[in-house]
Amino acid sequence: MYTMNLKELAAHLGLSQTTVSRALNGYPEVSEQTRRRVSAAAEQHNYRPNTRAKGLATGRSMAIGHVLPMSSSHEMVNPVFGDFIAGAGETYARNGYDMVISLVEDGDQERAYRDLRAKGTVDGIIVHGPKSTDHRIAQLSDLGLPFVVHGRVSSENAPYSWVDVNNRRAFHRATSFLTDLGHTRIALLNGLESMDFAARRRAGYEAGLTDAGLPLDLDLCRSEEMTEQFGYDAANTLMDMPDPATAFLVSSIISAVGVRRAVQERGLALGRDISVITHDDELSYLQNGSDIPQFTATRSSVRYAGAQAAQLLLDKIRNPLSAPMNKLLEAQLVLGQSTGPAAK
Amino acid sequence: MYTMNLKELAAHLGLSQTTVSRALNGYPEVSEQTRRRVSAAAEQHNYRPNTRAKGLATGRSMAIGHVLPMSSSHEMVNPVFGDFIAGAGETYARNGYDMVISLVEDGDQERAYRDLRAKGTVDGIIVHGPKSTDHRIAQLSDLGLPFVVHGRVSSENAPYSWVDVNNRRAFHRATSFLTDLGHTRIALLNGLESMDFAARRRAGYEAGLTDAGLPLDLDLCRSEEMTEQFGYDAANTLMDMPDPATAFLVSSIISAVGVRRAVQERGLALGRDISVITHDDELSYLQNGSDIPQFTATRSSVRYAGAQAAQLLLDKIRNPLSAPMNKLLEAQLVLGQSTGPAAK
DNA sequence: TTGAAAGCGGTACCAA
DNA sequence: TTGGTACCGCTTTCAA
Repeated sequence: MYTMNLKELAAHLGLSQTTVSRALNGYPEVSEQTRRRVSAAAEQHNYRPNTRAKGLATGRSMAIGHVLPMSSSHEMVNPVFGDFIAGAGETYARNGYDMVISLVEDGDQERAYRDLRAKGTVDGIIVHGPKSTDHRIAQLSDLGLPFVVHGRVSSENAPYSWVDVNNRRAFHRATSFLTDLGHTRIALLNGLESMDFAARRRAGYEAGLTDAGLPLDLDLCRSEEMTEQFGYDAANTLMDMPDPATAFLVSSIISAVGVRRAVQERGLALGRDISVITHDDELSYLQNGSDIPQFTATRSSVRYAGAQAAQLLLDKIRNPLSAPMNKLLEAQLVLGQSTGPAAK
Repeated sequence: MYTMNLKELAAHLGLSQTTVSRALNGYPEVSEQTRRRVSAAAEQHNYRPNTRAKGLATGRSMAIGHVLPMSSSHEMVNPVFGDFIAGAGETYARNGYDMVISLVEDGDQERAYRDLRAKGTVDGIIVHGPKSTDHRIAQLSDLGLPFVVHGRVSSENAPYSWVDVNNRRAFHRATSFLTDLGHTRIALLNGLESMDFAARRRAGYEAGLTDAGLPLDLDLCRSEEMTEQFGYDAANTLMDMPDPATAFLVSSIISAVGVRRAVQERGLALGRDISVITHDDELSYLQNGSDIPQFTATRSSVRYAGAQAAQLLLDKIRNPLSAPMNKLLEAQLVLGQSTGPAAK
């Protein structure tokens, strides 16, 4: 299929490239009549300006990069990533931006960002999978590329833009919910605690225990990659303890599947013998105290977080001098069936 | 942070842009000594050629587009998409390609492909979420953009490249497995059957029933977006029938979670009273009869499918005249706990 | 209101 | 083996 470029379109119209370009880009000095002629011809011939040429001339690439550390891709790619991307993607599409995904080895992070900058591939970056201590923030700051973090970096003091769910509060609440029911042996099946989100969940869990005057028992805390197998194995171990867990706080719905399987295999009943609370971002992102009308039709509101982060970044790109902005989204827990601990 | 361009690098070296460019791109006519000088300087100053400029000059964009229909994003984005992308992404990274994701409204598909072509954003496309009848294949073929489909389009007669899992055989096998156990009331909880993969699964299911001399009971077949809620509701309905289902064949692990919940709430035991077989691409992609060494360390082998599709596309781009190539990957079922139907 | 021409940052042909 | 230069497709000053 044939595609026309500006030069050909201009020749076809008997106008200069300049005029055609101006007409198409909405410059005021073009006469209304000319503009109409040009628009019609462009429409008819299906003209689309070449992105690379336009970018070269303007210095902008009209693309946003999403950089995913591969090592944490197990945590990130599934299932949160897909929905986050979906939300961000809609926002980009509405604003004429492309979305570029880069999978990067953990060791190559620095180089990856520098390359992206030097090659001019993108106008801004969304940072995924931040760790509690993460030097990428500092690096990106002096690279001069606008960026927004999905999540936070606890070690970072300098201000930067992020969008995050309130993981600490969510797990604090969940823990209190269980202690209020009378549970004293509450297990935490967490993600890798080098990841910032997992560390915050852990902190919330500990705060909940403290509130109830319960001691922190490290034997009840597991931190691993959140697979179904992990949930299954950990649940078995924790139910075999001399003083076994009566409730599970599980960081991922996938691991919760494993936990449920282990519980069921023992002939125990969820919500009667054992309580399980699952937190998973996929099901838990909600806007601060209000509705999220633009996403009610979609399955998951992680999309909302993606859209928020994308919008924040586009704003930053348009106004680079504005102060860093943050969004802390409240989480909603999937409480499932839960009662007090079974009588011994 | 400052970034050098070719002109500056050449000036810095006292050479022409031409020579520097040649040295960096491995042209043979450059003296070994010059090449070393140039490489060292480039390395030292962290020079990276500007992608847009390079693309404009060469006519290639060194980027691959993944086009996701939004309407089927519920089916696609989670959880298959993330892993597929991960596999493809690694392949692109190794070959110096970028990956561009486009979310496209269902109605705008035609326009989206034309735009991608006209804007010159990408050198090739991966098509996601094909329907049984899907005109995108024909359209892409005469657009002249190389493409590979993840899945197949049953309505299409002309040859085209695709990578797919053998959905029909997987569901045929699963059904036979259950009929061999003595089940006669096997429910099928399928995805939307306008999607090609779902239609193939349905066909496999029907073939399995036929093999066992069982009639097709449409009351036992459900086809919806594969959410947990769908699994839960459908399972309840099907267990309430006068002649209830004794086994469930579930198209998605997410819906299977809902089914298990429904079963458990009735005090029934999975694998004793009720059999559930889950098929989910996330867990089921495997290479034809051999090993997949490059992915054994990763959680899921959908990545493998992504990598295969990406490689196929890159090959096509390098050799546009080669014939269409296909890969049919065998699926592995997650059989879970399964016995014959419970005695009434 | 329109157009000519100089870039943007590379590649590649043709000469030297 | 190296360099000069036209060109990729578009934007943007400057002049008309």
